[in-house]
Amino acid sequence: MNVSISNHSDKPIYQQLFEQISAQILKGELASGYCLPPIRQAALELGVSVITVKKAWEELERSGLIDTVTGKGCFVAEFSSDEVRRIRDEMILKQMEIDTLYYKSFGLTLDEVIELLRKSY
Amino acid sequence: MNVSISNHSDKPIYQQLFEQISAQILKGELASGYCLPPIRQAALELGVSVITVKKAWEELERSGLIDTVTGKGCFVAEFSSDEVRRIRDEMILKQMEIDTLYYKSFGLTLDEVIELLRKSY
Amino acid sequence: MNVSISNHSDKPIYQQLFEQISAQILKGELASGYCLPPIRQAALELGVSVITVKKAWEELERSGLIDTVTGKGCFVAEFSSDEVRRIRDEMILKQMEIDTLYYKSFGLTLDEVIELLRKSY
Amino acid sequence: MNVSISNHSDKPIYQQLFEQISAQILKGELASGYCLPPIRQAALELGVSVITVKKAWEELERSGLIDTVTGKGCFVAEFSSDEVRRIRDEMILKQMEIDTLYYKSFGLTLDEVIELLRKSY
DNA sequence: GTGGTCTAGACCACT
DNA sequence: GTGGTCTAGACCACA
Repeated sequence: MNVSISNHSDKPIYQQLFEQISAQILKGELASGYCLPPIRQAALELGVSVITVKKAWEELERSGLIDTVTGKGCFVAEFSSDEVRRIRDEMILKQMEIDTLYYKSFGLTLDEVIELLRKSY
Repeated sequence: MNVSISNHSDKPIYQQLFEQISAQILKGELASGYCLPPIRQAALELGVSVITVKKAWEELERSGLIDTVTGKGCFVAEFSSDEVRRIRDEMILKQMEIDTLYYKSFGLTLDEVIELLRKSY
Repeated sequence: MNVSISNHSDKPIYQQLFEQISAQILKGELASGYCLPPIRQAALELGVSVITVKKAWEELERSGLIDTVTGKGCFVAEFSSDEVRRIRDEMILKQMEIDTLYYKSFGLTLDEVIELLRKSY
Repeated sequence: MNVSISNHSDKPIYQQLFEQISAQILKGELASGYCLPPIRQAALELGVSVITVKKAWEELERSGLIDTVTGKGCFVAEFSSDEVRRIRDEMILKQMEIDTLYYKSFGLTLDEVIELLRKSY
């Protein structure tokens, strides 16, 4: 598990944690069964509050990406590669809907968006 | 000027106002020299506080989109179509950087992002 | 009489008028006895409100730079070259006191201020 | 942090706060990482409204002098001594441009201004 | 009438 | 407890 947080981002820290870890799980970097570090240890290592880590872990659980076993720890859930792709695409498309709404509000055409994307990707 | 705000959006009201009006200016729907409604009137019509409107107008001024003249009103600034494009692209690229970071975190390539965009735009 | 006003300045318009005209009088560009244009005409030419011009003319009168003769007009006052110099230096020093306070608040020495002045003058 | 505000100044309170604190930061009196008092506490101590303090803090953030972290506090930003000088000179030159315009309007030469400065600094 | 500033108090998200 | 946002109402300078 390897995450980096930024105080300058407009995103809250717990969401940064959630996004980075869920991405790692969906990319296969964190395999099924992998045990996340205890929240207290993670909080210490990241220099954030225990509550903040807790909130991120809860979101992961709610998304079905990890299973929390009281007294034992939090483990990356088991899913097929089909499931992985489905969850991943769902998360990406959800965000992309918001993004395209923003681009469209400026009157941008698809081609203009793609042109700008090529520059900044 | 035609804006709609939502109290349930995750975005603050003043930012919704800012985004919608700046988009209208940059699309040319609000021409140079156009006088925005007085902040008190706008507040009344939108059902929000004067200070909320003020904050949105301030952001517009800071972005160089309007000129605020005490005792007279707030007017859409004068700029060439080149400037319009520059300002517009600047605002969009700023957001796009954040968006692409998100896509990259899932390991998506530029081509994959473009393919998804084509489907959902 | 030749003045230019800016809506973007932080200074109110009436003060811009006052400063520019008083400077012209003290530089001798507007000679003693010169008749300022009627406020309505000045307002029209400058594209500002009559009230605004009135306020500027009042400030000039208060500073002893013009004499207002009801029904006739406003005339640049008579004064010796000694008086001119005294009034001018008074106005300049008054402003300079404020300026130096600002520079000093940043811990600048006299030499540093002079160095920056040389660059920007 | 040690500031004094005046209700009778021509400058708005939030700007007085901004100027004094930014000067202290740029003089090194407030070191990098220093945590400014919470806006509510500062408001109480200074006898002004929370929103007034907020506005001053916002300007500091916009100038890159502090980092605001939701839920944690506002901290003096990290910068090298070179950066300090650059930001400081930038702020001062901005004001100096206005000052010199005033001096020039009276026909003063650079040497005359410097001479007056030497006397009154 | 217009914008500029300010107050006092409130609710929410984040840590 | 911290900052982020918002309200409702007020006074002032400016045009």
